[in-house]
Amino acid sequence: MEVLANAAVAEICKLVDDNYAVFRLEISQSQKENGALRRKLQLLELKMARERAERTRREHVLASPPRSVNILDRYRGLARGGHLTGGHRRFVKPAGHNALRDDQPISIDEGSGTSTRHVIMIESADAEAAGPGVKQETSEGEEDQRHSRDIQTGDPTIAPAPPRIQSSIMEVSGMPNAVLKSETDTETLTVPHRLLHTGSDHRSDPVGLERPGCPPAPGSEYLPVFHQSERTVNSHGDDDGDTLDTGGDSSCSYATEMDPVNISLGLERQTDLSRGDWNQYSSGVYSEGCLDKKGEVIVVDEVKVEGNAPLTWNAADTHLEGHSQGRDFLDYTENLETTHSPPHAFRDRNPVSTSMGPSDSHSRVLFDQVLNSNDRATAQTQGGGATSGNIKEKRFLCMFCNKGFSCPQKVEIHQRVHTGVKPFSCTQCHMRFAEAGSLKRHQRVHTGEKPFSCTQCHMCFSHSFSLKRHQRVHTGDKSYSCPQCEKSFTHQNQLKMHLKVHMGERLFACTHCGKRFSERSYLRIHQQKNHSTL
DNA sequence: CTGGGGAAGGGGCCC
DNA sequence: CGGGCCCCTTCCCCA
Repeated sequence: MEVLANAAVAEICKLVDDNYAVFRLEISQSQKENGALRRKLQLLELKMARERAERTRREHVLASPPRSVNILDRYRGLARGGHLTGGHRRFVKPAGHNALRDDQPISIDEGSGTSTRHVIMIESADAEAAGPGVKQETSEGEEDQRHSRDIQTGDPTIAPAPPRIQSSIMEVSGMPNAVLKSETDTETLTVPHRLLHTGSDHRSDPVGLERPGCPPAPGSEYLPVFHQSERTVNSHGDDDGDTLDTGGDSSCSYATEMDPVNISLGLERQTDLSRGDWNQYSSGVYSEGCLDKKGEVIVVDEVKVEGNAPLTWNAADTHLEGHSQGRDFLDYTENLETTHSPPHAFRDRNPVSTSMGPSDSHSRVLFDQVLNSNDRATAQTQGGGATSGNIKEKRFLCMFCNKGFSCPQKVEIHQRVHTGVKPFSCTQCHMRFAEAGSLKRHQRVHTGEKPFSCTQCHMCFSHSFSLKRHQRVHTGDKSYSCPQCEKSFTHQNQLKMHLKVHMGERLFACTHCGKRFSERSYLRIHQQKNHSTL
């Protein structure tokens, strides 16, 4: 028995080594590509910012403030190749995809509720004609994290929750902006969302070990999500025939995919990932499956090697609470010299979104300034200088349904609809909620608090809308009329139920006698009365 | 007993 | 964070 066990362990270790070696090479290759493009982007951003400032100055001189093309759009347009005009960037909305919503309860660390906001930011105007562009993203906490993490010590106590954002090449490889060489303005910066898929593949079983605590379901849910993303991208890219798909071109950049890699390693940074920029793909999907599963995964030991030092697996229950697992590992891989071409992973470099906003703090500031100026310009354009208020652009897109929101926080919350992330849990029951307000409202169930009282009767309600709805009883408001008869109802659902009468819908069949009912409650009552003794 | 209607409870989601 | 709406479910009443 012992011999068999040892043999099994040895085999597992071998699998781990083999798979990891391949995986490492793939990562390395992609990271190198990423690094090169990121440097180009940084340079590009700075250049664009300068140009923007220059243009702004010129415009002020000419006393002709832009109206139709705002600064940001010019900035973006330039970033795509210097074109200032063009069609709207159009996100072709994919078919409604809600694969992640399967109503299965999702347990997730509440910390995920504070996950960073990563959303696809819609292009508010032109620049589409400039060819494949960059969908900007925001990554809150990016700078903090980037600058605060101690990548040398690997102190696991550092930065327990900061989001994992794109790694800074400068930090790791010691390559400052000065090394930036590219002057290519039209460089297309893309994110291979497929990486996420790849990551999930690896994560699901990076070393040939299924983690019992991390059931495949969450992982399997990734696929449709990213396929959807691919569709989105492809559709988008087809707008002008200038697809963003770089195909086999290695000139792809991806700023945040290192976290997928991180995940793919089955690392326990899942929790952090859920708070990190991995969140841009899904605030919690990627993390939820593993959040509670610490210790059930094989994690790679700390990797902060600047050279070709061998990586070692630590199959023991290594808890790398610090920063080392994700970025540092990849930072390390960036430094790996390899010509290995990933045979399968990262092959789909569909650019969906990037964190190719400013990738360093300086550029970030510039970027934010541009965004702010954009908002102001928009407000001025639309409101004649009035406060922006409800005319905010909905630039921030849900990556699942492309719905637009005015700020990344809202997208993050909205995306919980798709991810099923429910960071807010009731302390008195099992209920979990995606929104703090829902939890607060729910807790009235436990406290019995009913702050909404009817002024015309003694009834009180815990639900504000319940009161409003109830008051229709007093007002006699029956806004919901049946189109097929004279009946009207105070509640929409009443009408809906009533319509079933007309439609003859009897969807609920008794399993005992076969009798059918239009309502489940009718069926239940019927069964209680007639078949309760069965 | 059956079936329809009235109304409340409560979660999801968006503004 | 609160307000508001939608939806489903459940309970009750009554013809």
